[in-house]
Amino acid sequence: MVTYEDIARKAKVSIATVSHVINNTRFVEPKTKQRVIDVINDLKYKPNLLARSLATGKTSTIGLVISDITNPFYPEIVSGVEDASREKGYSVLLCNINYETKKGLESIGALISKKIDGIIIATSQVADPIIEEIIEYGINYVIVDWGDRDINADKLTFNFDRGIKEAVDYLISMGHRKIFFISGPRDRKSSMVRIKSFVNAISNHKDKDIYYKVLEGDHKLEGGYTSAKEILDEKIIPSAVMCSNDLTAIGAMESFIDSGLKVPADMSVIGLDNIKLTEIIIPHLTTIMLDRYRIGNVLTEMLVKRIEKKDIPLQEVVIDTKLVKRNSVSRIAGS
Amino acid sequence: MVTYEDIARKAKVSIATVSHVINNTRFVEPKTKQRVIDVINDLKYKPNLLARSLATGKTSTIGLVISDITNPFYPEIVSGVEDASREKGYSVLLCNINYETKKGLESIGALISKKIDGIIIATSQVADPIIEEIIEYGINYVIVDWGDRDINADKLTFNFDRGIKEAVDYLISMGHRKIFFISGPRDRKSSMVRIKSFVNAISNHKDKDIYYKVLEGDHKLEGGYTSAKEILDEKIIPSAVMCSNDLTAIGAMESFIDSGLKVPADMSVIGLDNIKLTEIIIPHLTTIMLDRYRIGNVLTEMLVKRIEKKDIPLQEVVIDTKLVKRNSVSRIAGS
DNA sequence: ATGAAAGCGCTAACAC
DNA sequence: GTGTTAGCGCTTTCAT
Repeated sequence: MVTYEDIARKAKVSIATVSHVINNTRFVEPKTKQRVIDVINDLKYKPNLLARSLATGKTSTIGLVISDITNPFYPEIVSGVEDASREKGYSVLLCNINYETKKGLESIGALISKKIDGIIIATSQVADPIIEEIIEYGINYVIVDWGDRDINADKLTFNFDRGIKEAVDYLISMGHRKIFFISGPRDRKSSMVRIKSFVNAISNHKDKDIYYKVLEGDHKLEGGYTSAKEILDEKIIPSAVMCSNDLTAIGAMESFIDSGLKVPADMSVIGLDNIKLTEIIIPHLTTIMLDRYRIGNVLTEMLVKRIEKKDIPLQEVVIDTKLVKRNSVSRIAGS
Repeated sequence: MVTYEDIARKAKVSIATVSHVINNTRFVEPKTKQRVIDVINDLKYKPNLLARSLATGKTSTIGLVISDITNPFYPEIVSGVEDASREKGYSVLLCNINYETKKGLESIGALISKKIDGIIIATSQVADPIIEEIIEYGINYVIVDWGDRDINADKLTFNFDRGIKEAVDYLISMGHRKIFFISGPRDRKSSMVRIKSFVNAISNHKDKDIYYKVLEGDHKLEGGYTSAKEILDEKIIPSAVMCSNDLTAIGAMESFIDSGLKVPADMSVIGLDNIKLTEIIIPHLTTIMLDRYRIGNVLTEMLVKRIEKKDIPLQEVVIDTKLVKRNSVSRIAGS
């Protein structure tokens, strides 16, 4: 391994000078500078960032904590974080905590010990102990607030109202009057937020005699599937079903199809998230877009700002949602 | 930040002793040891891995180079690598190089500078300069060999023969006699390997008068879609189509459906990879499984072995493939 | 315009 | 059984 010492010796300058030409941190006689640069190239020198970090207290590395990279929701976030990080000169240490607090705590511990400059918490559920740990060590962090916490930190939140309203308005404009909603687990505030947006959006149409109902799913395929079955057992069967996320919507769609219904002819379905899958399955799912690549980007930018200028005020970015029309909604005959 | 010095002072021992109780690296009087441990807990000491790494030359971090986390092929590999790494005490630095050699070279450079202990190269195409860079710096690495390189390194390879043979045999047993294959880009050896397996498998059935043909796709949805269209324009239309990967198969399925065929009633389709999507789309795709979580696991284990016992002989693990029967293949009437 | 040297937090050889 | 100290490769203050 070649070090400053090697360079210094060969270029006949001091170690300090080597450091300064590498970092451009004080004036160096052009001739000397060139000599040093030549030697550096000659020796194919690669800086030892460990040593640099130890000396400066900066690692140019951020930790990204997610629940499960295997969940189609996350890859694009990761991609957004990765790209933005690279651009800003940071690397990213990935932590899949898989919904396990213990694993999460360990991972966070490892991140802290590795002296990362900051952490992005993009999991859907982070146990409080994890946050406390981070705060206790005074690590810079940004967090995705799914509507379920009231934390005093740089955060990214969502405006579900807009997308959900667009979806409801769209269904109603297509003649739908019986609209059900399959939510996520009711014990999560993040689910409640979306339910509220749905109910609100419906209540804008009091004049139209809308019939609606909210069922509880689990934000997975299975929950969508079984909730859809339940829907078909209701006395009043809706003509459209909105879902709290795409996986639920896809599960519901499968269920309807298995029950012999045609989507969208007999039953319209709308999802939320706009995961890639929605463009692949047939029919292509109409859904509410959450721009996850952008989420990754924004999170990274917020974090980097926090890292590089400690004392800026608390940041909050709200990400808008909007309806993406595809093929899973049909017009009610005669409307 | 609390350091050995703080602990040493408070526990009234030397920093060497602190180090030794932390690392269990020489005998320490139980009483003294306990005192040190107490102080450590008291102060909520967290080791500074930067300093440790600088001193030991080991970072317990590995780099994972992939093409694109957004490609449904990769998340499970990442997950496998992550889990195995955590278990072995390593963290993983993720590098999405997005098929760009330049980006890849930069990322590798960053990894080297960060003094990672080893690199897993799991991209489908790595430009040679990247490999050369790694070799030049003497970094430990393992690589996925898609059949397109003849490299002298720890590597993971695949036995496509087995899965593809199972698929062909299965189709033939279901009465299919006209079977087409949509390959990946023909200029990639990795595509040719699979074509060869297909042709081989077919040639085991010389007695049965099989008609087959190989078309070129691009390993993406689009290629599958257009190739399928071309197939329907052929003079002799097959009853089954095998594809070089799942995305191609799904594209082909969509294409057939758009053309008014029923899958599998009118056309059977088999994919390869077994990405999650295959269980979600309707019909569920019969496919050849590549166990990607396991791939991630195995890669990590190989790398860690290499890191921890430098001078073991070259390792090669071959991953088997096998047919997973789902709903996209039907029996030919009267067979 | 450049050099010498202390120090970042830790490990490990050497000494007692 | 424990302490002292010289590094690991870099940054940065203080001199000159």
